[in-house]
Amino acid sequence: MFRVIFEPDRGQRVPIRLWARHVGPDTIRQLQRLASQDYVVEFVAAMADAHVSEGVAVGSVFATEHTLVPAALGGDLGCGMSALRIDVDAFGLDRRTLEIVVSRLGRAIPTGDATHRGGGASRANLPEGLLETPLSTRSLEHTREALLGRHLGTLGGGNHFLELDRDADGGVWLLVHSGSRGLGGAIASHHARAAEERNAHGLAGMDIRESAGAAYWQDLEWAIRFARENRRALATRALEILSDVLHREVTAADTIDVHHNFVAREEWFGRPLFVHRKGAIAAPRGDRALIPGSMGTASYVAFGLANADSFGSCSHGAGRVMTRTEARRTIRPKAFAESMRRVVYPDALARRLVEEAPCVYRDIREVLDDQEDLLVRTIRLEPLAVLKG
DNA sequence: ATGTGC
Repeated sequence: MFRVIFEPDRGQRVPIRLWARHVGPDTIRQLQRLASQDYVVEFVAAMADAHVSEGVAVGSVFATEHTLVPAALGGDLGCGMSALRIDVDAFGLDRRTLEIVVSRLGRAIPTGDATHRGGGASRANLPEGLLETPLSTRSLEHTREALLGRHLGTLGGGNHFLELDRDADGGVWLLVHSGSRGLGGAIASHHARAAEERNAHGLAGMDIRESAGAAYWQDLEWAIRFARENRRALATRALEILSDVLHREVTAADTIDVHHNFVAREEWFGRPLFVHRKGAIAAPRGDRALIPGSMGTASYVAFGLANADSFGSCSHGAGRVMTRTEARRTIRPKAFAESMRRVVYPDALARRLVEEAPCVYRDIREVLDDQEDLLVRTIRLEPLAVLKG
């Protein structure tokens, strides 16, 4: 359930609904700033994993009638998660096999800044139409021409990852967290600049009925599509490697894919709205949602409840509780290894991986408890092996 | 998040 903050004397126009039990003062300030913009309607919702970010807090959901807000989405347009139920039995995956899989994935899939050294997909097998759909400027089309082949099929850095998980029945799942890479970033920054030029204040909006707003919508839709194709390319590559290691063709029986950095046209309270979600997912009724924990703790498949209280949204993950700097300073290598003892990961990267240690995230069960009115958990996924970006 | 950016 949520609690409400509404202080109109501080300029707030709509109430803030908070699903998180712990929220820092700087996160509240960001939510209040958002709730003071003239384009927001109904309310601003902060999901159970809300935390401070650049401009707008991660975990923010808000809606407008005809305004798009580039600065409210961040750079990684269309970032999200895929989960593929694959036809592999967890009992057949011993630790040694998982180590081979992780090492092969690490060599085959460009992670972090490896994109700069030449990347993922070859030009020949780009998905249909991805290069042909127009973008709003020649400059962006040039950037796409140069980067598309390089960026498709690359993982990226930070909290992006590939993971193998098992469910309670011994079924194995492939999880992918990635987005629209540098190309999405180029689109995002182009429109953030355009919005600022037209409107001096911080969280500048663009009207969809004007050309600049319509251009952003067109490019945003493309970036979101590209991000999904990128996750698909990563998953395809991972399945090829699994097939190779297991000496048989591994296929996906079932795929879930959710964005958590996007704008969607949806109808709420009897009117069409542009729902902005930054680090939040849509949880439509009966449809499956996907909520990762951390690389050492469980992730969950859930059913959305389409609760109008949050514009039918829920949290996109567990939410950080510790900064990367803090993690590097305070987490001892031994404690890190202990918290990851059940999961296979590239040992050589342990020093860098502490930034993503299980203890830098909130307990996913608590985060799910905080939003029981938004979703129903159905499948618990235990991590077996992880490759971080 | 980011071929990070003045």
